[in-house]
Amino acid sequence: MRAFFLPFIQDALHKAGIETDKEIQIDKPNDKKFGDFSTNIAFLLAKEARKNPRELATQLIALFAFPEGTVTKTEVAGPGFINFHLDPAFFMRSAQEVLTQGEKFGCTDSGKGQKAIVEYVSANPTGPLTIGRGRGGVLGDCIANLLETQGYEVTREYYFNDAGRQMQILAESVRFRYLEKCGQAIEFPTTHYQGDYIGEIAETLFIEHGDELASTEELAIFKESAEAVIFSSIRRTLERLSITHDSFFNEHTLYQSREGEPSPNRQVIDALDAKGFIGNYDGATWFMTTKLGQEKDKVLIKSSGDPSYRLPDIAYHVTKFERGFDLMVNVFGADHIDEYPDVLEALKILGYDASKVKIAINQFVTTTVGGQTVKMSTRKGNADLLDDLIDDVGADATRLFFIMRGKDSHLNFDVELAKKQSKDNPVFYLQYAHARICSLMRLAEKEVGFDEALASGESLPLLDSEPEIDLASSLLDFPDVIQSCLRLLEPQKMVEYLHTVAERYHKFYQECPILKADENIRTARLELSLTVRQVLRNGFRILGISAPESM
RNA sequence: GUGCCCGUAGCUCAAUGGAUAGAGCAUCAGCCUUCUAAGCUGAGGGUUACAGGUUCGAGUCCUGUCGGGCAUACCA
Repeated sequence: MRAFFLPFIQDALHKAGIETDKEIQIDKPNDKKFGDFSTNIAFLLAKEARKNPRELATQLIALFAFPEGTVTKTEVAGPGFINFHLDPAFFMRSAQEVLTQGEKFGCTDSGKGQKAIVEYVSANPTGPLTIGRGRGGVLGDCIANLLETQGYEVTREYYFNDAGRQMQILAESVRFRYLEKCGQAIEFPTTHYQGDYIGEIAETLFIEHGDELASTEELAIFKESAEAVIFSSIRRTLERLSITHDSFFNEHTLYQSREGEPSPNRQVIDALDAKGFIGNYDGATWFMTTKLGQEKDKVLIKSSGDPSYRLPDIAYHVTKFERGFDLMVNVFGADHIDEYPDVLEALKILGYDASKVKIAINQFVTTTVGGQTVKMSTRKGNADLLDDLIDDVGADATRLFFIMRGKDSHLNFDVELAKKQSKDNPVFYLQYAHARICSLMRLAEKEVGFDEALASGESLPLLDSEPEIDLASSLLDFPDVIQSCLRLLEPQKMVEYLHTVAERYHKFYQECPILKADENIRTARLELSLTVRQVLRNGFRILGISAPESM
């Protein structure tokens, strides 16, 4: 609907001789007496037009040239708002679009021809996925879905490292547990991975090999089997949540030179050096961030000769630019918050357009069981597992709860609420609306021979009651909501929006008889129901939750 | 100490610098001989942590204070 107003507003500004590159805001007032839509351009442009806002607004409303049957009234209100009142029939005619466009409703081609990469999860294979990781995973998946609706060619990538120090510790952890199985008395180090899964991997090795590995100092087999088991467990968990990746990028490849070229890591060092941002002291190689006003330089290559994580991080992002992505979204948890400014600074120094990189940081998750808060912790054996949560509340609830709060807010995951089968539980509330429509359609086909495949939406303009207009009006917001989610990298807006749609449908259903109405109205109300179902489906698809036909 | 996030109804959370700060839960009062009551309607509930500032207008932006979280490694 916002797209409808823009050209008319621009046209009026043009006639008034006002040129501006300021963004034109079109709002939905929360009070109906202020119309269906409003704009504040008179405030924004008053200064350059050398008029007071009310005066400018009055001038502008005389210049709007809306077609017949769309805007019925335009008025100046308060200190200078311009309010638009729409013809109810216009909502209904517009709602036909939803049926015509079907699953394309809400899509645009604004990202067509552009390549986007969304990086998410990116957990190293040192243990099963924790609940905290799940939030970022769902967030990333939804952002990727959103980008796809705009025509971007999206790559979903998982960045991992199976070669570093943590993997070494993992291998040693498995070996210690294995030696225990072999009957040796081991004092298991507190620095190592405590989780039960270590013992299970060791058990498998013991069953397969007996104690023949006990004498070897070689860690490779412990590492490889641990990695294989853990990675497949991670992927299985993600699959349960419909989180997928197109590409798994191994950090280790950044250490390797190929075709006579230095390794990507080396190239980053050399390029930064050429720009004068590399220092060598204390036996290490430093990224001289002090030159950028930071308090300390950052180590890129440790005195041991190994790169610190920052160097491959930078090199990794360079590969994203080299691979030709126009938009790069990184999703990670708040514990990595210190990591990205250095990466962005380095990219800028190397001459890349860092504004193409967007960061979505999600805050942590706590779970509440019976009113008791349990804080999640990582790198300890007691971290709560994502798999257990999915077992407990199901995939749909897990996904929806992860994104129904703003990513910047700490998430309080109420496990008991997620299991509840009533309107208190937002998952059920949304899905019930969909199932209710499906049930209605089955009945309509049986009792009055309604064929939904033939529904064109042509009868919709017959509807004019308040619940019907409100419903149609909210359906038309869907494309705007997608844009808003993308601008903020925040799928939460979609959850709230769908809740409103479901709420208005339930109200309509309560107040307007459908199958009992006269034939014309009946058809129109069935068509409206189909329209709602389409929007719910399109929204569910972005959020990655299922659309049950009956409950 | 420093950096980032958060502080809004009893609880969980909304509100691209816009008009009287909104939902849901919980509480209270109503609606099923009628298409799914897994639903709907209504009521009460607020000094937006605190103090200043910026402007036509501040929950939102700036400064400071208080409280909570995360990070402050030659770990990732």
